[in-house]
Amino acid sequence: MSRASELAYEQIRAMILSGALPPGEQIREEWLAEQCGVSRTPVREALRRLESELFIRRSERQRSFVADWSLDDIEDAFVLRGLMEGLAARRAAQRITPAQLASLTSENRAIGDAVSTSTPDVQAFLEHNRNFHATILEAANSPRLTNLLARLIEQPVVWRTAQSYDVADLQRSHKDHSELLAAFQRGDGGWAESVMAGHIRRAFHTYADAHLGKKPGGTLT
Amino acid sequence: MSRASELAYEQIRAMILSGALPPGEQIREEWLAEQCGVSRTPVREALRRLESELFIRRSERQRSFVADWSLDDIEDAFVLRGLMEGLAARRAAQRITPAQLASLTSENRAIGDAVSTSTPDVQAFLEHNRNFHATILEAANSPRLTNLLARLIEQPVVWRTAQSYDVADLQRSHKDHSELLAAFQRGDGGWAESVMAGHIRRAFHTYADAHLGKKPGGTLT
DNA sequence: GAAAACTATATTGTATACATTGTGATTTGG
DNA sequence: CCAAATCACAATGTATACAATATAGTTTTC
Repeated sequence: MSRASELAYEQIRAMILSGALPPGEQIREEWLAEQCGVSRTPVREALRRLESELFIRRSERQRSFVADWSLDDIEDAFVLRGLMEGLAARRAAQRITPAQLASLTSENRAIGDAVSTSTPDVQAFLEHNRNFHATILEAANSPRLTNLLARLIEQPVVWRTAQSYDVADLQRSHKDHSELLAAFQRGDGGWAESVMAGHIRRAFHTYADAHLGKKPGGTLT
Repeated sequence: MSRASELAYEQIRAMILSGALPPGEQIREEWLAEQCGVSRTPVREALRRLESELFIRRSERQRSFVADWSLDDIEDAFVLRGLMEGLAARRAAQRITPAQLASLTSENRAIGDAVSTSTPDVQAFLEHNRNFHATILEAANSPRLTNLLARLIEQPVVWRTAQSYDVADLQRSHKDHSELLAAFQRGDGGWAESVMAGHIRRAFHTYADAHLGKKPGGTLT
């Protein structure tokens, strides 16, 4: 993408993620164009992309709305993500290069540093967590898998999940990553897949608990 | 989508599927616009969509090319499709309605009719096969799954697979469908998932054999 | 003669004007 | 007063002109 359409994409996406554009809100191309300081052409391009990524939904009559997700929708997304990241982990265990393994180790150390205090650095956690998963995807070496996962891992709900993590969640996440590393070091695809599937499934329950207002400690032990 | 952009999408896609635009070929927006009888604006929209569906690839310098798939790429696509259709079958077994079950039964009977002669009706097979799988996806009731699968099941390679089926392949496919129906009738998600996974995996080997010029009978027994 | 820079051309990116279509309000007929 | 039709308005869809950028061919310089 080039300058204006990429800018429009980033800005609209940020508005949705930040909640400035609430779920269900109708959005007009011209208004977005003014907000982004570009014409409708690149805005339309950005909207189509966001629509394909399920950030935006269009009515039968071609009106655009910010997507609104039910808890069932959210569980669907997590189930699919678990399947695909599990597959990615299995493939990665069989193909990972020493350099990629070193990179994973380094990112996981940074994650450990970010969560080992009583006041964890959530921003740093998010950053290194993203790198960690991206490296696994790279090691899996499947362009199609990357393409499909990109439509799941950056969606609003998934993004907000990390915001509801508490210290115990973050540390548990770090432990999962360490176990994944062990599986990679041994080239054990089945192990890696199981750990990853559980990792994602736990993330769903963390999100669901946070959103139902109850947060039983037992779920995370 | 509206008139012109939908038209452009269909036509360009047809050109790729038919081979009129061979893999690796560079395509220019203006040329496509002339071919489709519309302006560049809807053509660009269609190109972005085809790019997201991996029919088209863009170079770092923004040139568009018809996608060229290696055998490894193709196997990736089949593996992912197997995973996702397997998940769809599992969910469908647990949620299918009597009306959907009746529809599946009817479609499968039509498939049986199409392949039970020595000169099978491949067009009818394709039509009812598509309906069969679409109904399963509908029964699975996961918009996200539908969304992601749509990016896999209509791609050039997958489409061409059916073209390489012989009578035995078609009849084997019919038997798989019958077994799926049995699993659905019993609400056995695990069974449905296994059958579907094998069904898709076999399709890959059929395609791979046809494209390597060798076609060992043992693969299909 | 080779390499680098520059110019001409081809292609894509963006803005804007216009066409089409959906939406809602108002009016008119019953 | 209700319903249906019609008109005005608002939003999206398309075409075209123009801008920015890449590509290739030529020239220039060492």
